[in-house]
Amino acid sequence: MSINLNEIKREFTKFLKRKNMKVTQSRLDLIDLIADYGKHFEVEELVNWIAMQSDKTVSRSTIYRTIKLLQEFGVIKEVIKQGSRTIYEFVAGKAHHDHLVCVECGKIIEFVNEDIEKLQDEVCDQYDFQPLHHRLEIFGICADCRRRQ
Amino acid sequence: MSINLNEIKREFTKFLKRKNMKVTQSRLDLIDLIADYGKHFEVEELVNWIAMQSDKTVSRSTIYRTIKLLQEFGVIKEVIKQGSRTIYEFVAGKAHHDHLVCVECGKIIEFVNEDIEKLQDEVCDQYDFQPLHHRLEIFGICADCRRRQ
DNA sequence: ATGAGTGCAAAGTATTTGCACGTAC
DNA sequence: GTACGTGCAAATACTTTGCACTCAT
Repeated sequence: MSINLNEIKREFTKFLKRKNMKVTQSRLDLIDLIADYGKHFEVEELVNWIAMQSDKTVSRSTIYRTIKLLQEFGVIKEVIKQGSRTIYEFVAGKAHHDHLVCVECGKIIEFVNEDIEKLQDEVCDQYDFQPLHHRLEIFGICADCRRRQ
Repeated sequence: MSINLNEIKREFTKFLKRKNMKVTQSRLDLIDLIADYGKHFEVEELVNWIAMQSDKTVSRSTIYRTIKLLQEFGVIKEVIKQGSRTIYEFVAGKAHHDHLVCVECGKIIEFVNEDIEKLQDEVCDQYDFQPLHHRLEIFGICADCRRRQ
């Protein structure tokens, strides 16, 4: 998957200008860092990984602040909420999908199912409800973990 | 809906005995209290409501501890996770359902859709994934709030 | 130049836990 | 009687915020 990071940063720049916000190094760097990290992440995990990378630095506070902006901009989503954990995903250039979460090993499997999406829209119509976003998490045990048992 | 609370408490008693746990007043009272409360709840909300009720008392710690047991027993579910909020529901005697959550007013609309459930099972089969439970939250704006705007 | 952004440490939330006392068995 | 449960206050985990300094415009 070769999403164009420069393109995303260019659009994010426009987004920030539209909001009269500044285009800072940290904000642009974080896009690179999250894209480099390349998988679902929790904030703590990302903070540690960035510390090890050591070339670029973004503080925990800025990460929290910027993640909110990136969610509003639409390239990051809170995809799993489990107990006190929040797992984010960089979704730029990806089709909408939902997740299977293994409660044994934590593995996250993405799946796309247009029929489920369509049915959700029907439900919303039925209740005259305007959907903004949704999250479907299916918790269970993956094939590997079942085999292991 | 006239679910039989005594029946539930009787079953919960068996459940506790099976686990070699004690059948305490707090544990049984909490079932009554949550059923009396009669709607989706957050822990803080329940704590305050119980304090006002004043006839029965269950501490916050015990509520947290007992909610876990009741989830395992199957009569309570964590139905909405939004930011740092966790909203629980007493689901005893109710068919499985999912939720529409209004991001303006916080209203929660329950819906049942067997087709979505079926499709989820198909997805799980496809990935050889054994589902244990799931949560589908659709966030958006309800009819009332749209009219108000 | 100026105000918004950043990093830090402190403050907030939500939840969990250690411990002394109480209660189910 | 004994071990588990409870309530309290302290601890923890995650996230937000006040403030002094820095940087984008």
